[in-house]
Amino acid sequence: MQEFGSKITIKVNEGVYLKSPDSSVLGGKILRGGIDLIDEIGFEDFTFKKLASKIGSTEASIYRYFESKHHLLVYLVLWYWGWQEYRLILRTMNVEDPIDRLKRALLVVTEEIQEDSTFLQINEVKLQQIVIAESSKIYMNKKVDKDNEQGFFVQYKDVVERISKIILEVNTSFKYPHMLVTTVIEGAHHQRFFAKHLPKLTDCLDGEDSIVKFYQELVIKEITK
Amino acid sequence: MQEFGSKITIKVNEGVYLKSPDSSVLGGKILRGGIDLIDEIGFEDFTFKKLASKIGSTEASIYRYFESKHHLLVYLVLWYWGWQEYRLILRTMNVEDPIDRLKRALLVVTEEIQEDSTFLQINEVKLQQIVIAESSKIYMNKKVDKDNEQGFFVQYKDVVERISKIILEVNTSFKYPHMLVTTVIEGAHHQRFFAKHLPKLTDCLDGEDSIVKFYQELVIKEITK
DNA sequence: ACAAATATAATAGTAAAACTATCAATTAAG
DNA sequence: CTTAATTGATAGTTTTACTATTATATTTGT
Repeated sequence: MQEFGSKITIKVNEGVYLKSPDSSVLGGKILRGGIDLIDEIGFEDFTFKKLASKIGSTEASIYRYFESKHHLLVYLVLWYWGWQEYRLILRTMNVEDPIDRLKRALLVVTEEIQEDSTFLQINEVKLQQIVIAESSKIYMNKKVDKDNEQGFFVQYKDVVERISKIILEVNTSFKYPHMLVTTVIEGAHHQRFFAKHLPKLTDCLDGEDSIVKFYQELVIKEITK
Repeated sequence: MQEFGSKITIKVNEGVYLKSPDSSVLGGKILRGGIDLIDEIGFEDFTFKKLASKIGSTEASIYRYFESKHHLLVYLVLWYWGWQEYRLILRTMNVEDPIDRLKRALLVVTEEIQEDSTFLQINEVKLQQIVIAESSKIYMNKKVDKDNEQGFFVQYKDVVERISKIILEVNTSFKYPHMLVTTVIEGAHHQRFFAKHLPKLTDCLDGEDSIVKFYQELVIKEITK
């Protein structure tokens, strides 16, 4: 995807940020440093004070970009799903066979990100780690309905909708496409986390990527048999 | 299950609590009040100070039972999985046909809890809401490996192992039983949450319990076709 | 090139959260 | 009925999550 690298940017909804971190040097440092620090110490221990000292700025300056650390996390997760939709489009483009399209789409959302290259401010490998470990915190709370109204989850919904449509291409009468897609996406995240920390909750077979294989097979069986 | 109600207690590992909340009136108030309050205001806004004032006690007294609010949540979630294992045993008891056993087991972990009756201190309906909305917070953090060493997740692992074994009864050569079980359990929780707050991420069909149906069908297809 | 606008840094301060410590008053146990 | 354990009342500490103010850079328009 490097050929687009410098020309494409992923847009995140206004309302998530106070001032766009795309627009300045400090904004870029907040994103890069934020990703590094959240990945390193986890979201609970992460504070704007620590981030400020890491990037050589101040708490107050960071607060001009994001209302709270929650908003920064929302920004990062939204960016991730915006990026995933872009990958989804590229990787299913011109693929005619619906089953092939579906398998490719599932690969995009279940595979482990290996290289960080495409976008300047964002280390995609670390960002995926963050999404896996922290993203449920953006909606598993009492502010979810308010945040939803403000469009904080549209990118995620769009990805789910896009894959759901491919599922319906394969099986027009399948009743639970969204349920199946979110089961797969959230499931794949969980399995990657469990494989590292709670291996008894998963089945790690070495060599192949068993997570991708498992979910591809699961979906195909569910909708074609 | 009422017939056992007063005689059975669910045991939670030492190390989760400083003093067992089973052992005293205050302990009971902490559990009951804790469940009510976490369910009401969510885990992020929940504090021992608020709980103390709700149950007419003090912060310091609650800290004698639990090191932190994190430990109280761990206690509740562990209790829940201990209780689920107990339900699993009862509901699959004397059922000979493996597929029937499997379907019953899946029903236990995917159905919505409707009545609160069995255990004195615990409102199981509210507790399930808490497990759905908050339980990922007990392992999705940087302390997970330390907590795992201390046995904070054994009850959950036991439930997963028990259902995995039933899956292997149905299909001896199935390679991913744990992966499938955790996909179903976490998936069912997510779907119930999405149905309430982010309906575009699921498919709510009224009338029947589509979540139970969906996951039962998914598992049977996956391991028998 | 220079004024005006804007962005950032430095500093200070507040309210609440997440504990810890102390000691007196209850309550329970032998 | 004495002693030990439990709870309540109070107070204090550190950290987090902000907000406010002013000074100093840096950009931008002309």
